[in-house]
Amino acid sequence: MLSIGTMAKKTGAKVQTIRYYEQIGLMPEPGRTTGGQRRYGTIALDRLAFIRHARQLGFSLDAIRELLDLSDSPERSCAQVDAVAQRQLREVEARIARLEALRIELRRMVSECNSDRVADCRILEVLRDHGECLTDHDRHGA
Amino acid sequence: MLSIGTMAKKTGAKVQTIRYYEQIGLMPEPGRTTGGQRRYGTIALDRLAFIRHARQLGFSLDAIRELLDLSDSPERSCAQVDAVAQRQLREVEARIARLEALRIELRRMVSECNSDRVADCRILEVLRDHGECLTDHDRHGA
DNA sequence: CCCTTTCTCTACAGCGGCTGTAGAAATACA
DNA sequence: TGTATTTCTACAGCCGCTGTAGAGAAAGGG
Repeated sequence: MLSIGTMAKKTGAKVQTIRYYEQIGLMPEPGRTTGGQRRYGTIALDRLAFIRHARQLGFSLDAIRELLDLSDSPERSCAQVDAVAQRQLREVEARIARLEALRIELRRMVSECNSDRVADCRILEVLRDHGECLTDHDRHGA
Repeated sequence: MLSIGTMAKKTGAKVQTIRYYEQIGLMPEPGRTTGGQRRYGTIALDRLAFIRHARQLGFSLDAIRELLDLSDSPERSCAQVDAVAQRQLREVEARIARLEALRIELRRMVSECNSDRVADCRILEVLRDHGECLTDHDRHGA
Protein backbone atom coordinates (compact mmCIF):
# COMPACT_ATOMS: atom_id res chain seq x y z
CA MET A 1 0.00 0.00 0.00
CA LEU A 2 1.28 3.43 -0.94
CA SER A 3 1.24 6.59 1.11
CA ILE A 4 0.12 9.83 -0.48
CA GLY A 5 3.72 11.00 -0.63
CA THR A 6 4.78 7.93 -2.56
CA MET A 7 1.88 8.45 -4.95
CA ALA A 8 3.07 11.99 -5.44
CA LYS A 9 6.63 10.91 -6.15
CA LYS A 10 5.54 8.25 -8.61
CA THR A 11 3.27 10.51 -10.62
CA GLY A 12 4.83 13.94 -10.24
CA ALA A 13 1.66 15.32 -8.66
CA LYS A 14 1.90 17.26 -5.42
CA VAL A 15 0.43 15.80 -2.27
CA GLN A 16 -2.12 18.62 -2.04
CA THR A 17 -3.10 18.07 -5.63
CA ILE A 18 -3.95 14.46 -4.93
CA ARG A 19 -6.09 15.49 -1.97
CA TYR A 20 -7.68 18.11 -4.20
CA TYR A 21 -8.56 15.47 -6.80
CA GLU A 22 -10.16 13.42 -4.07
CA GLN A 23 -12.10 16.44 -2.87
CA ILE A 24 -13.59 17.12 -6.31
CA GLY A 25 -14.38 13.45 -6.81
CA LEU A 26 -11.79 12.73 -9.48
CA MET A 27 -9.94 10.30 -7.25
CA PRO A 28 -11.91 7.87 -5.06
CA GLU A 29 -11.58 8.04 -1.30
CA PRO A 30 -8.80 5.65 -0.37
CA GLY A 31 -8.52 3.41 2.65
CA ARG A 32 -6.90 4.72 5.79
CA THR A 33 -4.45 3.48 8.38
CA THR A 34 -5.61 3.25 11.97
CA GLY A 35 -3.96 6.63 12.43
CA GLY A 36 -6.06 8.09 9.64
CA GLN A 37 -3.49 8.33 6.84
CA ARG A 38 -4.44 7.55 3.24
CA ARG A 39 -3.22 4.33 1.68
CA TYR A 40 -3.51 3.62 -2.02
CA GLY A 41 -3.39 0.54 -4.23
CA THR A 42 -2.25 0.16 -7.80
CA ILE A 43 -5.66 0.96 -9.25
CA ALA A 44 -5.55 4.37 -7.63
CA LEU A 45 -1.98 4.83 -8.78
CA ASP A 46 -2.92 4.06 -12.37
CA ARG A 47 -5.84 6.41 -12.18
CA LEU A 48 -3.69 9.23 -10.89
CA ALA A 49 -1.07 8.61 -13.56
CA PHE A 50 -3.83 8.74 -16.17
CA ILE A 51 -5.08 12.04 -14.78
CA ARG A 52 -1.63 13.59 -14.65
CA HIS A 53 -0.81 12.49 -18.15
CA ALA A 54 -4.06 13.86 -19.53
CA ARG A 55 -3.40 17.11 -17.69
CA GLN A 56 0.02 17.32 -19.31
CA LEU A 57 -1.73 16.98 -22.64
CA GLY A 58 -3.89 19.93 -21.70
CA PHE A 59 -7.18 18.15 -21.02
CA SER A 60 -9.43 19.92 -18.54
CA LEU A 61 -10.44 18.11 -15.38
CA ASP A 62 -13.96 17.87 -16.78
CA ALA A 63 -12.71 16.22 -19.96
CA ILE A 64 -10.62 13.85 -17.86
CA ARG A 65 -13.64 12.94 -15.79
CA GLU A 66 -15.44 12.11 -19.03
CA LEU A 67 -12.55 9.98 -20.27
CA LEU A 68 -12.35 8.13 -16.97
CA ASP A 69 -16.07 7.45 -17.01
CA LEU A 70 -15.86 6.19 -20.57
CA SER A 71 -12.94 3.94 -19.84
CA ASP A 72 -15.02 2.28 -17.17
CA SER A 73 -17.33 0.84 -19.81
CA PRO A 74 -14.94 -1.11 -22.05
CA GLU A 75 -17.68 -2.58 -24.22
CA ARG A 76 -18.97 0.77 -25.38
CA SER A 77 -18.02 2.43 -28.63
CA CYS A 78 -15.00 4.62 -28.31
CA ALA A 79 -16.49 7.27 -30.56
CA GLN A 80 -17.00 9.49 -27.54
CA VAL A 81 -13.41 9.09 -26.44
CA ASP A 82 -12.40 10.06 -29.93
CA ALA A 83 -14.65 13.11 -29.77
CA VAL A 84 -13.10 14.31 -26.52
CA ALA A 85 -9.61 13.92 -27.92
CA GLN A 86 -10.49 15.66 -31.15
CA ARG A 87 -12.04 18.54 -29.28
CA GLN A 88 -8.85 18.87 -27.27
CA LEU A 89 -6.81 18.78 -30.45
CA ARG A 90 -8.89 21.54 -31.95
CA GLU A 91 -8.53 23.65 -28.82
CA VAL A 92 -4.79 23.26 -28.85
CA GLU A 93 -4.66 24.21 -32.51
CA ALA A 94 -6.80 27.27 -31.93
CA ARG A 95 -4.54 28.36 -29.08
CA ILE A 96 -1.48 27.93 -31.27
CA ALA A 97 -3.06 30.05 -33.99
CA ARG A 98 -3.83 32.85 -31.57
CA LEU A 99 -0.39 32.75 -30.02
CA GLU A 100 1.19 32.87 -33.44
CA ALA A 101 -0.66 36.06 -34.25
CA LEU A 102 0.69 37.47 -31.00
CA ARG A 103 4.18 36.35 -31.81
CA ILE A 104 4.09 38.17 -35.13
CA GLU A 105 2.88 41.34 -33.48
CA LEU A 106 5.40 41.18 -30.66
CA ARG A 107 8.26 40.49 -33.03
CA ARG A 108 7.34 43.47 -35.11
CA MET A 109 7.06 45.66 -32.05
CA VAL A 110 10.42 44.60 -30.69
CA SER A 111 12.20 44.93 -34.02
CA GLU A 112 10.86 48.41 -34.61
CA CYS A 113 12.15 49.85 -31.38
CA ASN A 114 15.29 51.69 -32.47
CA SER A 115 15.00 54.76 -30.31
CA ASP A 116 16.70 55.43 -27.00
CA ARG A 117 14.11 57.38 -25.14
CA VAL A 118 10.81 56.16 -23.78
CA ALA A 119 9.25 59.25 -25.35
CA ASP A 120 9.47 57.84 -28.87
CA CYS A 121 9.52 54.13 -28.11
CA ARG A 122 7.67 52.29 -30.82
CA ILE A 123 6.64 49.52 -28.46
CA LEU A 124 4.66 51.91 -26.31
CA GLU A 125 3.24 53.64 -29.36
CA VAL A 126 1.92 50.38 -30.72
CA LEU A 127 0.40 49.51 -27.37
CA ARG A 128 -1.23 52.91 -27.27
CA ASP A 129 -2.78 52.63 -30.70
CA HIS A 130 -4.37 49.38 -31.70
CA GLY A 131 -4.79 50.75 -35.22
CA GLU A 132 -1.09 50.07 -35.77
CA CYS A 133 -1.60 46.36 -35.47
CA LEU A 134 -1.84 44.09 -38.45
CA THR A 135 -3.68 41.21 -36.88
CA ASP A 136 -6.79 40.81 -34.83
CA HIS A 137 -5.30 39.19 -31.74
CA ASP A 138 -8.63 39.23 -29.94
CA ARG A 139 -9.80 36.85 -27.29
CA HIS A 140 -6.71 34.65 -27.31
CA GLY A 141 -7.93 32.17 -24.74
CA ALA A 142 -5.06 31.55 -22.31
CA MET B 1 -16.82 63.12 -19.05
CA LEU B 2 -17.43 59.44 -19.60
CA SER B 3 -19.37 57.01 -17.46
CA ILE B 4 -17.89 53.63 -16.68
CA GLY B 5 -20.27 51.99 -19.15
CA THR B 6 -19.09 54.26 -21.96
CA MET B 7 -15.50 53.44 -21.08
CA ALA B 8 -16.40 49.77 -21.25
CA LYS B 9 -18.01 50.16 -24.65
CA LYS B 10 -15.09 52.13 -26.07
CA THR B 11 -12.43 49.68 -24.93
CA GLY B 12 -14.21 46.34 -24.91
CA ALA B 13 -13.52 45.87 -21.21
CA LYS B 14 -16.37 44.91 -18.90
CA VAL B 15 -17.57 47.39 -16.31
CA GLN B 16 -16.50 45.10 -13.47
CA THR B 17 -13.08 44.71 -15.03
CA ILE B 18 -12.55 48.48 -14.98
CA ARG B 19 -13.53 48.59 -11.32
CA TYR B 20 -11.18 45.69 -10.71
CA TYR B 21 -8.31 47.56 -12.35
CA GLU B 22 -9.03 50.49 -10.08
CA GLN B 23 -9.09 48.21 -7.06
CA ILE B 24 -5.65 46.79 -7.80
CA GLY B 25 -4.27 50.22 -8.54
CA LEU B 26 -3.84 49.81 -12.28
CA MET B 27 -6.38 52.52 -13.04
CA PRO B 28 -6.41 55.69 -10.93
CA GLU B 29 -9.45 56.58 -8.86
CA PRO B 30 -11.61 58.76 -11.08
CA GLY B 31 -13.76 61.71 -10.11
CA ARG B 32 -17.35 61.10 -9.07
CA THR B 33 -20.70 62.70 -9.69
CA THR B 34 -22.57 64.10 -6.71
CA GLY B 35 -24.46 60.84 -6.75
CA GLY B 36 -21.22 58.87 -6.44
CA GLN B 37 -20.83 57.56 -9.99
CA ARG B 38 -17.40 57.41 -11.66
CA ARG B 39 -16.60 59.91 -14.41
CA TYR B 40 -13.54 59.54 -16.61
CA GLY B 41 -11.52 61.85 -18.87
CA THR B 42 -9.53 61.03 -21.99
CA ILE B 43 -6.33 60.27 -20.07
CA ALA B 44 -8.10 57.49 -18.22
CA LEU B 45 -9.61 56.27 -21.47
CA ASP B 46 -6.20 56.09 -23.14
CA ARG B 47 -4.77 54.28 -20.18
CA LEU B 48 -7.55 51.71 -20.22
CA ALA B 49 -7.14 51.21 -23.96
CA PHE B 50 -3.42 50.66 -23.40
CA ILE B 51 -4.11 48.09 -20.71
CA ARG B 52 -6.65 46.22 -22.81
CA HIS B 53 -4.40 46.16 -25.81
CA ALA B 54 -1.47 44.88 -23.81
CA ARG B 55 -3.74 42.22 -22.30
CA GLN B 56 -4.76 41.12 -25.77
CA LEU B 57 -1.07 40.72 -26.52
CA GLY B 58 -0.83 38.45 -23.49
CA PHE B 59 1.07 40.75 -21.12
CA SER B 60 0.41 40.08 -17.44
CA LEU B 61 -1.05 42.84 -15.32
CA ASP B 62 2.30 43.11 -13.57
CA ALA B 63 4.11 43.61 -16.86
CA ILE B 64 1.52 46.20 -17.86
CA ARG B 65 2.04 48.04 -14.61
CA GLU B 66 5.74 48.12 -15.41
CA LEU B 67 5.10 49.44 -18.92
CA LEU B 68 2.76 52.12 -17.64
CA ASP B 69 5.29 53.22 -15.04
CA LEU B 70 8.01 53.38 -17.66
CA SER B 71 5.90 55.38 -20.05
CA ASP B 72 5.46 57.97 -17.34
CA SER B 73 9.15 58.89 -17.56
CA PRO B 74 9.54 59.78 -21.24
CA GLU B 75 13.16 60.86 -20.91
CA ARG B 76 14.39 57.52 -19.69
CA SER B 77 15.98 54.92 -21.89
CA CYS B 78 13.48 52.54 -23.38
CA ALA B 79 15.76 49.57 -22.84
CA GLN B 80 13.53 48.38 -20.04
CA VAL B 81 10.44 48.61 -22.20
CA ASP B 82 12.26 46.57 -24.78
CA ALA B 83 13.17 44.00 -22.14
CA VAL B 84 9.56 43.60 -21.04
CA ALA B 85 8.40 43.13 -24.61
CA GLN B 86 11.17 40.67 -25.37
CA ARG B 87 10.39 38.68 -22.28
CA GLN B 88 6.75 38.51 -23.39
CA LEU B 89 7.83 37.43 -26.87
CA ARG B 90 9.94 34.66 -25.39
CA GLU B 91 7.07 33.51 -23.21
CA VAL B 92 4.73 33.38 -26.17
CA GLU B 93 7.27 31.43 -28.18
CA ALA B 94 7.80 28.97 -25.37
CA ARG B 95 4.05 28.44 -25.04
CA ILE B 96 3.77 27.83 -28.77
CA ALA B 97 6.56 25.28 -28.63
CA ARG B 98 4.87 23.39 -25.80
CA LEU B 99 1.51 23.45 -27.50
CA GLU B 100 3.04 22.15 -30.69
CA ALA B 101 4.42 19.16 -28.87
CA LEU B 102 0.91 18.56 -27.54
CA ARG B 103 -0.59 18.91 -30.97
CA ILE B 104 1.74 16.26 -32.37
CA GLU B 105 0.88 13.87 -29.57
CA LEU B 106 -2.85 14.47 -29.81
CA ARG B 107 -2.83 14.07 -33.58
CA ARG B 108 -1.04 10.80 -33.26
CA MET B 109 -3.46 9.61 -30.61
CA VAL B 110 -6.50 10.53 -32.64
CA SER B 111 -5.17 9.04 -35.87
CA GLU B 112 -4.31 5.75 -34.21
CA CYS B 113 -7.75 5.10 -32.86
CA ASN B 114 -9.19 2.63 -35.32
CA SER B 115 -11.04 0.39 -32.96
CA ASP B 116 -14.70 0.41 -32.07
CA ARG B 117 -14.65 -0.58 -28.47
CA VAL B 118 -13.40 1.44 -25.53
CA ALA B 119 -11.61 -1.70 -24.40
CA ASP B 120 -8.95 -1.37 -27.08
CA CYS B 121 -9.07 2.34 -27.73
CA ARG B 122 -5.59 3.58 -28.47
CA ILE B 123 -6.37 7.01 -27.06
CA LEU B 124 -7.04 5.63 -23.62
CA GLU B 125 -4.03 3.34 -23.87
CA VAL B 126 -1.75 6.24 -24.61
CA LEU B 127 -3.18 8.20 -21.73
CA ARG B 128 -2.64 5.23 -19.47
CA ASP B 129 0.98 4.78 -20.42
CA HIS B 130 3.18 7.81 -20.75
CA GLY B 131 5.94 5.60 -22.17
CA GLU B 132 4.04 5.57 -25.43
CA CYS B 133 4.60 9.26 -25.93
CA LEU B 134 7.29 10.61 -28.15
CA THR B 135 7.68 14.02 -26.66
CA ASP B 136 8.20 15.43 -23.23
CA HIS B 137 5.13 17.64 -22.97
CA ASP B 138 5.87 18.59 -19.40
CA ARG B 139 4.89 21.72 -17.62
CA HIS B 140 3.20 23.41 -20.60
CA GLY B 141 2.25 26.63 -18.89
CA ALA B 142 -1.33 27.42 -19.87
C1' DC C 1 -42.46 66.90 -13.05
C1' DC C 2 -43.15 62.12 -13.00
C1' DC C 3 -42.36 57.57 -14.50
C1' DT C 4 -39.95 53.95 -16.35
C1' DT C 5 -35.89 52.05 -17.92
C1' DT C 6 -31.24 51.72 -17.79
C1' DC C 7 -27.09 52.36 -15.54
C1' DT C 8 -24.17 52.32 -11.61
C1' DC C 9 -23.07 51.52 -6.81
C1' DT C 10 -20.79 48.28 -3.04
C1' DA C 11 -19.60 43.97 -1.35
C1' DC C 12 -18.70 39.57 -1.96
C1' DA C 13 -18.56 34.76 -3.96
C1' DG C 14 -16.91 31.83 -7.62
C1' DC C 15 -14.31 30.13 -11.78
C1' DG C 16 -10.07 26.55 -12.89
C1' DG C 17 -6.45 24.17 -11.05
C1' DC C 18 -3.97 24.14 -8.01
C1' DT C 19 -0.43 25.86 -4.09
C1' DG C 20 0.85 27.27 0.38
C1' DT C 21 0.14 27.75 5.37
C1' DA C 22 -0.48 26.48 10.42
C1' DG C 23 -0.58 23.48 14.01
C1' DA C 24 -1.26 18.95 15.43
C1' DA C 25 -0.85 14.03 15.02
C1' DA C 26 1.10 9.84 12.93
C1' DT C 27 4.77 7.32 11.10
C1' DA C 28 9.59 5.88 9.86
C1' DC C 29 14.15 5.20 10.96
C1' DA C 30 18.51 5.02 13.98
C1' DT D 1 13.25 5.88 22.69
C1' DG D 2 14.02 9.83 20.40
C1' DT D 3 14.00 12.49 16.43
C1' DA D 4 12.99 13.55 11.76
C1' DT D 5 9.86 13.27 8.28
C1' DT D 6 5.33 12.75 6.67
C1' DT D 7 0.57 13.31 6.90
C1' DC D 8 -3.63 15.22 8.71
C1' DT D 9 -7.50 19.06 8.34
C1' DA D 10 -9.06 23.44 7.25
C1' DC D 11 -8.65 27.34 5.00
C1' DA D 12 -6.54 31.35 2.43
C1' DG D 13 -4.42 32.88 -1.81
C1' DC D 14 -2.84 32.87 -6.76
C1' DC D 15 -4.48 35.22 -11.70
C1' DG D 16 -7.71 37.82 -14.09
C1' DC D 17 -11.57 38.39 -14.17
C1' DT D 18 -17.02 37.41 -14.01
C1' DG D 19 -21.38 37.12 -11.87
C1' DT D 20 -24.70 38.19 -8.22
C1' DA D 21 -27.86 40.87 -5.05
C1' DG D 22 -30.05 44.69 -3.57
C1' DA D 23 -29.98 49.46 -3.54
C1' DG D 24 -29.51 54.05 -5.41
C1' DA D 25 -28.57 57.40 -9.52
C1' DA D 26 -29.24 59.07 -14.09
C1' DA D 27 -31.47 59.51 -18.62
C1' DG D 28 -35.25 59.89 -21.75
C1' DG D 29 -40.16 60.31 -22.89
C1' DG D 30 -44.87 62.02 -22.01
